[in-house]
Amino acid sequence: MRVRLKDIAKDLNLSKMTISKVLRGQTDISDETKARVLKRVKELKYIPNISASSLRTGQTKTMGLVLPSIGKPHLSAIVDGIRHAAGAQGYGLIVSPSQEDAEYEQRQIEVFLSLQVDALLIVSLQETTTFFEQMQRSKSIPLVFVDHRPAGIMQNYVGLHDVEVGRIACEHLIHCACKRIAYLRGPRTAAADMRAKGYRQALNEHGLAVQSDLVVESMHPEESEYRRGYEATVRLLQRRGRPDGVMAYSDMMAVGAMDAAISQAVRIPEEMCFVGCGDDALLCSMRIPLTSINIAGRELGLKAGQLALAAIGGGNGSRPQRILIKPRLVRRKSSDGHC
Amino acid sequence: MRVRLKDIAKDLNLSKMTISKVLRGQTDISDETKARVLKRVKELKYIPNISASSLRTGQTKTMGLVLPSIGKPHLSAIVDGIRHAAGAQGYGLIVSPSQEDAEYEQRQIEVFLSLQVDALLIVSLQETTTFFEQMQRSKSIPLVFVDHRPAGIMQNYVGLHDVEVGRIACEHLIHCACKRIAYLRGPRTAAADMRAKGYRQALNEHGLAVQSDLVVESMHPEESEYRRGYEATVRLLQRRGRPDGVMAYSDMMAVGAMDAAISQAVRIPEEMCFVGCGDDALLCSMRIPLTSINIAGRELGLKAGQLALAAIGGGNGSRPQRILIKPRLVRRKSSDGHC
DNA sequence: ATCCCAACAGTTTACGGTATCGTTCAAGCG
DNA sequence: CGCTTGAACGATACCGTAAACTGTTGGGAT
Repeated sequence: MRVRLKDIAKDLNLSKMTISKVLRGQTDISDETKARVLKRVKELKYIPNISASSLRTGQTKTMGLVLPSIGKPHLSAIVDGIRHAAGAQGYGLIVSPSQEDAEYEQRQIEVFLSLQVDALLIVSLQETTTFFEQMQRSKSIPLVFVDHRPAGIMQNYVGLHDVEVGRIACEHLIHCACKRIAYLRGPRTAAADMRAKGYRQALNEHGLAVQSDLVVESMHPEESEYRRGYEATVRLLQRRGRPDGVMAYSDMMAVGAMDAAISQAVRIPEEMCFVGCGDDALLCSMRIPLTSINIAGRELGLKAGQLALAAIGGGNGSRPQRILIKPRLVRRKSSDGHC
Repeated sequence: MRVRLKDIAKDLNLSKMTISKVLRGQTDISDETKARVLKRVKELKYIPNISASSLRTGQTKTMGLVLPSIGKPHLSAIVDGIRHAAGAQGYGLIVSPSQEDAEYEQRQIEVFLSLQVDALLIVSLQETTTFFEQMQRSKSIPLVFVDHRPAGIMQNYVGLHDVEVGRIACEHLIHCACKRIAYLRGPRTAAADMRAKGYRQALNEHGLAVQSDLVVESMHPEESEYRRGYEATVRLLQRRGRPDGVMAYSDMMAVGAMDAAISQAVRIPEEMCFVGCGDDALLCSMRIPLTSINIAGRELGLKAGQLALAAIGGGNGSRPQRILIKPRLVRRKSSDGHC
């Protein structure tokens, strides 16, 4: 059987209340008793029972994070940030993958609610929002959306400044002397739209025309990102006016695009420049290191965690916010030909 | 405030005991009352408080999984398998990344213990085992090691049959008519040793000599796997007797190795065949699809989950086991030249 | 000497759910 | 008609912890 407060108390001839007080740092215990207790607690490897504590206090000092998959590298940094924010305040973090399944996502959220987590962070791919809206209204616990924002959710969101992503990528290509810049837009999401907006803004600001035929969408959404980038680029290269710069929605698409160009004997970066997004550590060490938009995932997670903690803390300066993280360009060989 | 049993009871003029019984499927409640309760429970969106339940029953119907990182794609399938096993028995699963940090790993385990999970599954990169041994001895809750096995831990382990991995990869290259087969061994782990063993076995069985200079270790362990595969292969190609087959510890190393060969104008698979390990979905769609050893991650997770559940269940046919999953070869272009 | 108040420790009660046993009441039986 | 029986539901105690309160010292101020 596990060690309980009572056991330690009996062992030291104290009441369990005294042990509890020591462990929670109450001040009305003599230093000597404190030391004795702490020593025995360590010896017996006492681990507090959060269930019991939570029952009494209504708090578990634990936050829950639901994310679509544990296989995505860029989520790792975000989780790290959240964990760091949580740890700094003595909070634990537990995670649950939803396997990109809406129904399962709901079940996981319920598991977390059953476990009485103090706040819920959600990276959701869902576009339907009724479930979340209900939760927000019921005000059971703070809800923070991370990285992805279901349509309709405007508050308690920490994500990427997608307009800036589009603008920075495009601006960089313009500085690389690219005149015809293509945008391989990814999924049909609000984020991709925002980036398209930044892309157009950058073109406009530099007096370049926006040519809608250079914004290409994938034909086969079920294909891998690599394939989709590859095929889209093959199509671009078959047309008359070849692009001389390509920005892709993701790194994987950019790599596919580069391989397509290489297969057509296009020289990179002399004839064509490429910019990805995500700054995936795996990909930057490939043959032609890819210029990419770095998403400060750790910072993103940190802010999200802090937002959640502030919301737990209550009203004191914690009204619903919307935080957008500014991206950062990382120059590599795929675009530094004519910079 | 959250809905409690008491609220539902008051609402229906019943005692909370009755509600509890209905929800746990006790039989001494009339069908009519049952229906009334269930209806109201759904309407009020009652979510049980596991904390309270666990306090009384000693169970949370929840398992905890600690893994080094959430960024590794191959862990995704494993988690999915565990979750499936858990779900089938009405168990929840919560996950926690340790960020490959031993100290943090311990803290996460303690968080799980505080939350009173019924079993703990661990994917640990740690080689030191004292902490785990202590836990196993103290017999607080079942402990199952998944995918990686800390040295010294022999029981309750579900992992990959690494000897088979080495053998199958090597045998395949032999069938591809390769005569000089190199093994790019990865980290200095027991797993890499086991694969080397399988590699030697396969060579012996087919009457090929084991040449120790064809088993190469990385010079720069801090580099990315891609780079390490690349550089190791460059070195191999500089020697007199070039290998005509290469098996790598991981897919990423294999891709690096292939790129090195390509950069030296070696034709793949005509002049040189490559086999990776992991069967990463991202990589199989690259220019030269990579033959790889598929690890049935989902099955692995499933077995691990079942093992944990059996251990929770108690003595009935659940003594400590050691389960090794057989790998499977997936042939692709990187090796099908002379098959 | 008396009172008061730190400083310290113990008691009581409550959290939300569940195991166990008890109660009620109508039906069935000899 | 008294008794048993059993279905349907309720009362109580308890799980491990914590808040709020109650005691018990002993020492300094009055």
